[in-house]
Amino acid sequence: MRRDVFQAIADPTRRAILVLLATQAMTPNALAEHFDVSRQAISKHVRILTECELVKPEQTGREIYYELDASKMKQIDQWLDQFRKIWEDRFTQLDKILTNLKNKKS
Amino acid sequence: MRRDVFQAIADPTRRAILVLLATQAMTPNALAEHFDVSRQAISKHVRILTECELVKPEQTGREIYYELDASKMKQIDQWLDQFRKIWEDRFTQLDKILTNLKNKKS
DNA sequence: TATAAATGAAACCGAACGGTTGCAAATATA
DNA sequence: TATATTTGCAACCGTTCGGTTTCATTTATA
Repeated sequence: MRRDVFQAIADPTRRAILVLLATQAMTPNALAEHFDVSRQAISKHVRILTECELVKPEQTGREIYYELDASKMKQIDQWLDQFRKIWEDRFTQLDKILTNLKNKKS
Repeated sequence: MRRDVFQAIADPTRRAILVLLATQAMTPNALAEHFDVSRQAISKHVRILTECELVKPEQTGREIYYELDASKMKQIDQWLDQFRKIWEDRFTQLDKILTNLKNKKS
């Protein structure tokens, strides 16, 4: 167990599932049609996504529609925050170089 | 092999390494002091981070300083983009509910 | 009510993961 | 030059991962 969001999005199939669910809620069966692995394999992925609350089940009769809970993905966004400053600095650094180059030219 | 950024940040130790390198470049030895696993284990993590270009080696003598290449982390940020709209919509949706509630009250 | 459909859970399997220990290579230092 | 330091690599090991197949359960339908 011990599932977290970072581990959840590590798998490409799970990332694809999340993208699919971004447009509309879907049942495991409907999801499985988009992949060439078994329905049960998809079910296991969905289970992992549910465990870390990236996805929420909505039962209607015998069907279960899974819908995205994008808010949990903010956790990743927050983690990225501490690096965002750095890669923005890279831009300003590049900007500086370009400015220098320009000054040299003129 | 087949290493990508998402898999790289899935491991908590590797995420911690990235955070450490965000402040300053470090050697594997220096990095290892911050964890209670062997130097070789850290070396393996650093290798993975290097493979997907999240980190860049800078050799000086027999020491190798690894420095963060935060720009590669933009890849994660870009992937998050497609969900950012959704979790922002959640906010406006909540806003709508609150407005309705307010209107009912008055 | 008998049958079909949708789903989850369990058992199993090979591959990958994260860790260890041991060793070799390169560089600094006595 | 002999020795110590820094590092990476290889072999090995137990666990986890992603997949499969099989089966049980619940709900809809003929």
